[in-house]
Amino acid sequence: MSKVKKRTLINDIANHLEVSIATVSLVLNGKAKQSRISDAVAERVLKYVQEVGYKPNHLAKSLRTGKTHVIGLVVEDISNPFFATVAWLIEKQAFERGYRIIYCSTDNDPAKSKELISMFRERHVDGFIIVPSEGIEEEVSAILREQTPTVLFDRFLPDLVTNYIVVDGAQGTYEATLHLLEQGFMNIAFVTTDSTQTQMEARLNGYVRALEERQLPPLIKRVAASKDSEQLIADIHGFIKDNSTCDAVIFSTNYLSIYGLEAISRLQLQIPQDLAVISYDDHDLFRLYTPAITVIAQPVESIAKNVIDILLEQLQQPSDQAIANNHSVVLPTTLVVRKSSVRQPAPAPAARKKAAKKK
Amino acid sequence: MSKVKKRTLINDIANHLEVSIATVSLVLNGKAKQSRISDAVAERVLKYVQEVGYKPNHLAKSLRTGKTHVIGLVVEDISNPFFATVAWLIEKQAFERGYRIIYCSTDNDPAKSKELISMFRERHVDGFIIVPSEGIEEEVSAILREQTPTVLFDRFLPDLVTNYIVVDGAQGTYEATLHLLEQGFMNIAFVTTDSTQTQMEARLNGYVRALEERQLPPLIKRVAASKDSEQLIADIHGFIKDNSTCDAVIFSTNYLSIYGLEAISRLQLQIPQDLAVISYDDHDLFRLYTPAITVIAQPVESIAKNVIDILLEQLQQPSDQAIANNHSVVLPTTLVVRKSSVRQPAPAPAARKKAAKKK
DNA sequence: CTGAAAGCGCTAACAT
DNA sequence: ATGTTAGCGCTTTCAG
Repeated sequence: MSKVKKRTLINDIANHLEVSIATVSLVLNGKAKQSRISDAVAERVLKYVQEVGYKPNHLAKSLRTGKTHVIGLVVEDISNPFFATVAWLIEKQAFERGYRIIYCSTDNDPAKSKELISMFRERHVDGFIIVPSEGIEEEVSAILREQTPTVLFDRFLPDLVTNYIVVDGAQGTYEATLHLLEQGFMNIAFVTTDSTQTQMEARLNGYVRALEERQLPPLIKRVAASKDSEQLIADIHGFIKDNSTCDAVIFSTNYLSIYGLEAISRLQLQIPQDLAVISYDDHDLFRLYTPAITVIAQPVESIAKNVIDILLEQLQQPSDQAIANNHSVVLPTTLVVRKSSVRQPAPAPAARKKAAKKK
Repeated sequence: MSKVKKRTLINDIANHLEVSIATVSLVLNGKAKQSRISDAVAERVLKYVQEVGYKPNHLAKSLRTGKTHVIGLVVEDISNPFFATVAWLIEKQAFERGYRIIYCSTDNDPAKSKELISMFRERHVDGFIIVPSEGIEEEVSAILREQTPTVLFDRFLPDLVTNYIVVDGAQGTYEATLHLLEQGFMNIAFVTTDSTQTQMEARLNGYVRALEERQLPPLIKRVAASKDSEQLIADIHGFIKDNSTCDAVIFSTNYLSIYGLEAISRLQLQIPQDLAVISYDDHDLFRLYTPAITVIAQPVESIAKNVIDILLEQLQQPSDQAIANNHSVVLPTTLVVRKSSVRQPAPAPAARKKAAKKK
């Protein structure tokens, strides 16, 4: 009795096969050819390894090689479908190329971000993929200084020279605003958060630019980036109620839109008759909603592919050869026009409903 | 130049302080007292360690001690708010007690579950928390045989003696059904998936039992556990349309309810006037929806607490002392009554709206 | 009270 | 062509 759980070791393999442990290691690491190990031996090793289901001990291997084949993924909120999707795509591709992903959410909290980066460092991740919150320049500099390959996405840190993949949010909101204007909506509001991060500012700027070109005044609501959904709904509710001339609204991110839809519903406003709606970032719900919501869609597949390609490229690079060239990629958005932003064909044929609109 | 990234090692500490490396190690592991190391030395060590920000190499430590302080969490779908919440709570508590969580989603796919379990095993996790999909009895047996502490939750594997935390879903749906009957809804349908897992069967059984007691016939729709949301919506849409006498419906899980709400909305049915709705499992959306949706809420905090407490208890146990006693915990649900399941007070005072009801 | 030394399981340079 | 061996960084007896 006692512990019966003895794992098979490389030693056991070597002993059983009466070859040296180095031979086994070499074969297992695909270096049989270059070490001129006979095919016969190589085959015997492989066969026996297969037979007993031997798996090398990752810990020992990593300790020896200094490589863990693990990538740390630090996102804002893994339960947000945008991040969940990108993370899933990244994980899938990384897996195929022999890398594992461990992820964590920062909730956009700098302290938590720092803690997570430091935790991943302690765990010796080979590389980082980070959706940076504000104020973590120092930590990111530190990992860069250590030559750990790192890619940022969704936003970047303007003060730092790094790889990053972002989306041209300004262009996205610009197009969306033009689309609304073309549909005849003249009082377009923009609801965003109080964050000053690059991606949020860009989205706001695109909207402002479109209006400025037409010499129309912007109408901007910044809500606090709170976790309290009722509070957010109330905020948006108040804003819409106070601006009864407003006939269209663009939300700068998916969860704001969801709360916005709830606020609009509580105000008993009809979309798009009373208020047109466009959301930045797509979501299952926006497709399913009645009416379907027009969105500025981000190219999630492309984001994921770029992120992982760039990271793996640098991971494969011999570590002594400094990583001089940083990639910065800006991807385009796509305006997906659905019912929520399209003018209705005049008084609806089946005239019905409609109650308390603005007073 | 060249690699300047040298990390501080325990060696460096010992050298600098002119003490032995063992002393440093002992102090760092809180064994100063029991090894009768002078407080003076202990303090010097701690101070210097702090100063240079020394962090022991986890890999080396784990290789030596055989403990990684990592727990593998295998859930069905981390982007489902139920699992996301429980995972988050578990992570938080584990963190405080020095354990890290790595998680992965199985999508309820046995092959993927097996792969993940095996991956976690290779990574030498100290313990497992698993939401088991069907058909993974063998893999779970294997980790149990290796004496790796394991806790299942949400459902269990009837053929296996393990720790598990589940919820009394049968009681939950039973109460929900009675509530609907009391409200005067007489034709209550139950929409569930085609899964035969313990938790889904229990939820169905509670509903059936309640109706049987009143000698009412059950009306059950099983939809395929597909990923295609349009397909699911269409399925539910068809079911409701074909059963026009049905005046209430219980959905067996949160995402079914979401698709169900979409189907109901497309059918232009009013909740609860035309159709009352109850969802198993709460969700932000159900609170926010108009009307708010009645739910059978699961005690997420309690689930998380039980899971982690039991796991940590076994993790702390000296490994040679076999883990004889398995815990099985069954927690109660709570019926949270909201507008969607409450009879309206006769013709609504503010009479308005309402269009095409069933034809 | 402290230090020397033996590994944990594996890789890879160096012998043979 | 294959075997020997020195570590990777840490913990932990066991002798001083």
